Amino acid sequence: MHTAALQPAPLRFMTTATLARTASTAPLKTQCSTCHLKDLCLPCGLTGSDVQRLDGLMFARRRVKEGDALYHEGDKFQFIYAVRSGTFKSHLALKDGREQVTGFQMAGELLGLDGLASGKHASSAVALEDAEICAIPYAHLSELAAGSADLQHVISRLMSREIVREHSLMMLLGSMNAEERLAAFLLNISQRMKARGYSPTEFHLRMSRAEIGSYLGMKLETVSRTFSAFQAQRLLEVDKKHVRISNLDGLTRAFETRVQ
Amino acid sequence: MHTAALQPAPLRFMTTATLARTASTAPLKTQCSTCHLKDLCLPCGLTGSDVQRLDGLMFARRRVKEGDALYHEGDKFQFIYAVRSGTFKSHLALKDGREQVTGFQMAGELLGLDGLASGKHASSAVALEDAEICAIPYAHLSELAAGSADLQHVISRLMSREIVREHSLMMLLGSMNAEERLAAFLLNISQRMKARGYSPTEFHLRMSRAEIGSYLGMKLETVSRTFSAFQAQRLLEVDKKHVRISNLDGLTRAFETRVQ
DNA sequence: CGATTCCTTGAGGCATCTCAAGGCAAGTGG
DNA sequence: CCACTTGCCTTGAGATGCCTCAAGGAATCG
Repeated sequence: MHTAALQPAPLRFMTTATLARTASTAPLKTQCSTCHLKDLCLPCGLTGSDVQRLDGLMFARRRVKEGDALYHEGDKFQFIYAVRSGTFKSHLALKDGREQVTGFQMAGELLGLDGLASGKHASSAVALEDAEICAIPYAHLSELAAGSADLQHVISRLMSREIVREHSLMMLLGSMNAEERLAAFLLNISQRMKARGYSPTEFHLRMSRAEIGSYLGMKLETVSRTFSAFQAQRLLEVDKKHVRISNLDGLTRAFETRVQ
Repeated sequence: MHTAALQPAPLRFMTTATLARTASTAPLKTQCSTCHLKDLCLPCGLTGSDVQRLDGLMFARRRVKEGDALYHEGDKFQFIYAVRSGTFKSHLALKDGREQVTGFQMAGELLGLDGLASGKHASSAVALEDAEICAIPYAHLSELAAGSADLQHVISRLMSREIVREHSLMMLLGSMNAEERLAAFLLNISQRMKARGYSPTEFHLRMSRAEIGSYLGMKLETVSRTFSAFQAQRLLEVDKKHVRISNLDGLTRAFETRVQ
């Protein structure tokens, strides 16, 4: 019912038949300067001349079908990916099958920065719905950054942002209870929806209860019960994956129960 | 008794009186090329010519006394810090007083990379024992990196490494039980001691039970009980902060109970 | 030598997990 | 079009791992 709320207007430059999902290079290339995500994505904060230089790279665009992986843990690191549309989850696997979701990525967000450390991706990225990404060849980007202190700084800042994001997730996992965790999660989604021009109070979650649970360090049953508890408290209305926040302040207070 | 094991040979280039703790610049400067930590620290992976260029920056050295902060959450970001000796903890505070320790840093490790995102430090760093650091002015480093793709790459790799480190901490906080968490923590310390040329099986912890607990997302009593449980299982011997791992394989198995 | 800090251990409580059952929606094959 | 499967979500009931509260010991410090 509200699926449109989560996703930017679909891009129809190519037909589904054009491109096999495994293709590493897409027939169509993309320029940052004309991209509708330029204020959220890589070029954010760059001046006109630097964006023009980015355009020189002409990033390959690629479709990823729901359930397919953009890359797997251990894959050779070659690209950084920018989400154009759709939602991804990043996750690590333990040998016994346990998995930890380390993040959810929406349009304009970057994927794959963890691969730089060792030259291999440290996590896997899977599309939670049909998606489209820009594949940014790291070697080229790096070359380009050598000539621009600004671009260099933007890249560093994006990596630092990832570090800060993980800090708060650690705070969440380390010292919050179930209600605080879910409230923090929903408020975060809400903010990111708002930044993308969608309603911050009504949206469609693309991830399952189990994925939310893994991300928040709780079992799927607890996620479900906590949703029900919020609903009973009249903080929100849930119907499966559709969420409407009816009391944003109340939810913020639930998040700050102990944070104050 | 084994305090020496954790700390590199003390550096005695200046007396304690030389330098007030709050001084932001130290009278003595340091060069990477002659530093005994060059294989662990910033210059790791750089060629001779790049290291020589780093030398041009002449990093200010600074002492930090036990319990003193190197920087606080919210401080303006100007420097990246390299630990020369001693141990630090990084932590965030919640308004209600809860704190989350986000990491412990040993000689050769970097501090402050989280400040790049917003220009303000997102966490505080406190010395767990008298320590010495190099203050690396980010603006200068950044300038220097503009002329060297290699240096740039090294910085990016260090940031990526931080991201990967936090990934595994998330795994730990999100899906491991108390024994697995403490085992993972001790094995990590063990490896870092080994990398610094110290015994990987016998060392002195610089952090309190409460700090370990915050880092691992458990209460200090649980940390203490888990230490006692490991001791009962003959995996290690603990006496307050002194730890001797008597069965490294067994401890590894405790870590992999479910990881396999 | 009292004050303080940190660690250990015990006992009981509780938040979350585990196990289990059932509902709903979408997909599939006859 | 219907029976069946499958995946996902919800809810209940009981189990349990960790937390909370409390007391006491050991080391450090002024």
